[in-house]
Amino acid sequence: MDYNFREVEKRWQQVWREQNIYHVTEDTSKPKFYVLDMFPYPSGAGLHVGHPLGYIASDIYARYKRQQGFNVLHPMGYDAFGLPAEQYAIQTGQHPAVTTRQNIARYREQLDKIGFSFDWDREVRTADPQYYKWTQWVFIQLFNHYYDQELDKARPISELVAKFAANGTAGVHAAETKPLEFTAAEWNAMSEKQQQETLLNYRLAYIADTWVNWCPGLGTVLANDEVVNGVSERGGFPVERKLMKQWILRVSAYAERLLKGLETLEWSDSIKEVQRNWIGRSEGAFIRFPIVNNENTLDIFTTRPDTIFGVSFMVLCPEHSLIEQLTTPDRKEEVEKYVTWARNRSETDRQTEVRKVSGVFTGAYAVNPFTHEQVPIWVAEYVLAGYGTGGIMAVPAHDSRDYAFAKHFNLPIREVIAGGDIEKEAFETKDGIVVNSDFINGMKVKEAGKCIIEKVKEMGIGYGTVNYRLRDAIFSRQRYWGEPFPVYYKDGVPYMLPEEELPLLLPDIDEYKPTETGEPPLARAANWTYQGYPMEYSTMPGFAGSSGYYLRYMDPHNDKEFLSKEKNEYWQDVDLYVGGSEHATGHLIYSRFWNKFLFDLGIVCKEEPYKKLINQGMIQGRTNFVYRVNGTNKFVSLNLKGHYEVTPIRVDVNIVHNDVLDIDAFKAWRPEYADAEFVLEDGKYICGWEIEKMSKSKYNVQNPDDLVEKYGADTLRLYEMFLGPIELSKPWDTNGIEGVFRFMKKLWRLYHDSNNEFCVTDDEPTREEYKSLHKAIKKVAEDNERFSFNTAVSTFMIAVNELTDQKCHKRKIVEPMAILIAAYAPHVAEELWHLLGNAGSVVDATFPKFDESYLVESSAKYPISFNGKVRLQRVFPADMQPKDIEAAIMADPDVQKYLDGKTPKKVIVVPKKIVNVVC
RNA sequence: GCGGUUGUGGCGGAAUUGGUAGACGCGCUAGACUUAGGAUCUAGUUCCGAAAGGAGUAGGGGUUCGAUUCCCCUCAUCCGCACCA
Repeated sequence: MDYNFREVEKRWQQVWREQNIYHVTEDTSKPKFYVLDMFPYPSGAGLHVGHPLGYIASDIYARYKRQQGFNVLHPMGYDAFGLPAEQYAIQTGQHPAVTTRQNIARYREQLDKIGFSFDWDREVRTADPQYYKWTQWVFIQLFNHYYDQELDKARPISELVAKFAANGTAGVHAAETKPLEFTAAEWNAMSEKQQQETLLNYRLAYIADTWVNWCPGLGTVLANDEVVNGVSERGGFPVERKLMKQWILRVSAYAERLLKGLETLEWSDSIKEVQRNWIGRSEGAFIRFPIVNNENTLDIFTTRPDTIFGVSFMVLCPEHSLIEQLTTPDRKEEVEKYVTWARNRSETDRQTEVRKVSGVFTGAYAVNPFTHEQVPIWVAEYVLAGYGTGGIMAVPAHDSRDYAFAKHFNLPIREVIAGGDIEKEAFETKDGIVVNSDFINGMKVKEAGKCIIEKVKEMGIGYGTVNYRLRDAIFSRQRYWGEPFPVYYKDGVPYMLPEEELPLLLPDIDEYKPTETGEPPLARAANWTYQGYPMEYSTMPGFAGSSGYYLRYMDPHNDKEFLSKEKNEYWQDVDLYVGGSEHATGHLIYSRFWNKFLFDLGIVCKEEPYKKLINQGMIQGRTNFVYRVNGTNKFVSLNLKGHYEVTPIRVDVNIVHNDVLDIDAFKAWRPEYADAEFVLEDGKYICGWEIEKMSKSKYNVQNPDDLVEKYGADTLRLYEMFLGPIELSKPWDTNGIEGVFRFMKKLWRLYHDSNNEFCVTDDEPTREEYKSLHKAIKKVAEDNERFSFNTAVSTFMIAVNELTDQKCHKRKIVEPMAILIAAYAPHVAEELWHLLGNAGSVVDATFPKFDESYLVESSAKYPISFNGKVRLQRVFPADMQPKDIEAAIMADPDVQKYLDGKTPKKVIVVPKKIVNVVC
């Protein structure tokens, strides 16, 4: 074997490690560039070929930027807290820290084999106390701040306390859980406990009773983005709704800034759109409806104030606090039954029966402030507690949900926008003319809406407002393996531990389950108190540790502060962030929120954390199938299966080559196939195939370790890039890797003779050889800039093919080629660099300069088309002017023949491309 | 239902601002060297056709001298959201 990748890769990986070659420090003489991967959760299964895809891409880009003279920060770490390790702990009693450490060691081993340029001195692990100290610290800051809507930023809660003491709530515009009003005198008269409880209404981290997604299977609550199709994202357990006291982050205070900030980011449109939808901004009106024989008002949010004359009933969500006092005695039993039923329904049931109409009449009536008409108040599941006020005005004529409800319960449907057929369906269009609506008749929808908002303001019963779908994030998890809250309770209200007490270490406990009384696992810890006061039993969710990790990489060993000012000012923000799009509504929102908050505090200098985002696609598996004839142990080849009744069976991809089954391996694979019989075609057994998710149970998993062992890390890196555009999902096809491997061998042979001796001459390269080189430099630079790594790999192949044809082994070509390929295949590039007698590492080499003069052609070939159809080709000097080309072509006898004496209408000359003669 | 992505040979894909569609790789065919080949090398490989030639980038229409590329409609695909008032 001439290209001994095992030896080459092992040698250089060792040198890199020993010389700590990828370590970076702040260097003000160079511009900085920050390339970040989403750090992995180290699962027990290890990596499959899909995981490194993004890491390889970011590594290539990081190396490329370094070659361009940037000081590149390229760190890696682990998102180490999480459910799987804890579930494992519950089953085995093994401390999650132990399993996590083992998994991390395995990940590290696998990552090291691929030759990444990570600066491991900066590694962070979210489960390390030195790291989570700062997660706890940020939480304390969130607790100690509120959101000032006039300054549009977070401010210390002490400022709010001063305002309350001076003027009460007058003049305060703060993000709040529910609207409160009190005077300075009332505030000052409050007890400490009352004041603390009041402040929770404003703090950016607060504790409150809230309806949560409770997952009994995991014994914890989950955030909205952790619930997928009504079941938990991790483990797939059913989720119910439950009213619980929880820590919550006031993410909603930042809704507008999170939305606006998207415009400044170089992210894909699709992921920005997902975030826009998740934030869900809608403009409308808040309106108070009086209630008959009741002091309270029924408050609603609507995006269609223009339809207020069409209101024929009101609806409350089953969780609404007014239900109890509104319900008339005769309706009480029925309402209670409905409310209990609706509140206890699981998320899955709710979602699968979305279109099923249900509801109950409370017996109470509200008054339409414009028509003075009394309209019935209903309770129905289709109104959600978490959005707006939890109550709506129903306009069945112009809202399909209200329409379905009205039809079902036979409630009146009144048309107020002309143009639809309300006998058939709701007319929801937002442009139309208002009818049956008193003073807004004849107006357009938009205009009428504005008019109603003005009017309700005048009447003192409402105002125009903006509502967001984005909810505050529930921040408690009733689990063990997470950051403990630095919180203790005095008189039932929460207080923060002094910052000097951080990190608050996760205590050891005997079992990782909830207590018998249903308390979270931390309740098992001995002396879980602070100065005799009980401490919080919940821990923080997964996104706590991952929300600010990119900042900690800038200054990972600082134990005095979260992040020093100078380090942050040097590294600023992430220039390129690479990771999966599945984090669009979780991590990527929370992280932006976290960063904006720290920006408000002056701790970070950039408002947005991730300037450019690349979402790598998934690598799917390619599953192979064999076809067993039903009721027999006989297997029939793909193209003959039509003649039999067969059952497709998945077969291990490792015993199939180019869809041809290795029959002996198959017989040995499972005892039941030992005496299998086969119906072959052309003497071979051809397997069928399908593209599926890569998973163990489908026998289609490709392990990167095996591939590195068989082909080497450089080949794996090149092939993963070669598969296709980084952002697209694409199937893994192991056969294709042979092509890249062939290329590597060819590259090696280009500079080694038949005795495997390095042979490179100092001869001056020919013009043609320079041309091959500079073509490659130009193309690879362009491809790198636009993250088109697959085409860059093709470019290498073309260049090596051309140079092989020219039998070129000249130093002046080999050396730049080695630098060019160093970002993609660092080991072989390093080897070449040293064989050429260079000192240091190819890592510090400068990306070769491209010289245009080698690409200038002396002549250009022009296809000549007549009415768009190419008929002739002519060659002209490359610098010939279009006008002269036109004249030369018109004088050409063959062209004259085509024109047959006629004068062309138009002649279009596209320099160096084409000449189009329009007849 | 709403929003977004993608659609090119047997397969993965290329064509960067509209300019000779199918680069590069896999697979396949033939040949060379070989005891052998899942090694290496050479040639061929979009489809129809013996050829000349014709058709062709999911389908239909449009703009243009010229469209894979721009615009409109339809279909398929994958993803996200989903009673958000």
